[in-house]
Amino acid sequence: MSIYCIMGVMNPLQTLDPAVDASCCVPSAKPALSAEEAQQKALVFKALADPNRLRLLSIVKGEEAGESCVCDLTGPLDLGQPTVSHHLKILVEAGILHREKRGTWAYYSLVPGALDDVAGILSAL
Amino acid sequence: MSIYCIMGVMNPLQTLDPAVDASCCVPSAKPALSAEEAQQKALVFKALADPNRLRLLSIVKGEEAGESCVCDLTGPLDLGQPTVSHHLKILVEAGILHREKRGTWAYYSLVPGALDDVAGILSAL
DNA sequence: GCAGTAGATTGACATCCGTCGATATAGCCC
DNA sequence: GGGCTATATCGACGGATGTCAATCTACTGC
Repeated sequence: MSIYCIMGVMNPLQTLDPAVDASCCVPSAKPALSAEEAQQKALVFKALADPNRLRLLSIVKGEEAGESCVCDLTGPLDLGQPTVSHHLKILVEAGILHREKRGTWAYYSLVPGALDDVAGILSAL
Repeated sequence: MSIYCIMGVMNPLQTLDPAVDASCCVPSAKPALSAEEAQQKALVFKALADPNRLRLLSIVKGEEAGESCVCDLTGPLDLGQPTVSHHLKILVEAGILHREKRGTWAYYSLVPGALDDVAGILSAL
């Protein structure tokens, strides 16, 4: 935790407090996953576990400029603007998307390496 | 689909019916993700979006024999046997775990390459 | 067959989550 | 300032999801 809570947002993609890993010195075969680690990692997958959020990611990723504003995202999905905003918030809180407000518009872009980090979680299970 | 439905189980990790991809011949920049594709891919992440299921995977993966029986899984988690059975079923239906019954016991093992396939979904978003 | 055991299934319940309409906030332009 | 637009937040509602106790199924061994 520590500094990652300053923004009032807990970012699941940040590495866990090393203290929980203090059961080190084990050959590496057994630690399994503590309840806390599991809950933390599950947050990222929860963010990915919705069809509409996957589509949002797909659209943002496919955008040549690397970013999309909300107005470009409400169209393709059959969802209202508040719902899209809600999904985007979840993706931002999961550390997958980055939000930048310029003037009246909000632009969303993929956090570099975020999806790779998720893949890393899988291989490190 | 085809043979994968013989068991009465739809395996989300199998590639989608190519028909949905028939909007080919697009340079490759735009297809985004159709609603059907998104729903299909979300199933796998739904299966991973629970702390206890992540712990189950972690335990099975860490087992030297490559498989665990249910009795080895109910202990570490603070869950009743029916609940563990329920979670295991979800992981099997997602194509991540394989179930083999030998005698009275049921052994669960990772489907080879399943987690890599999930990583592939991410990079192909 | 009978008792015992491992595991799956069912049904109920509480909680979580996706969605919407309504409203609030914030920036632009006249 | 006042109207306008883009986006976020709130409150409510219905459906999905995790959990458990109780029950069922299938195998083992006597």
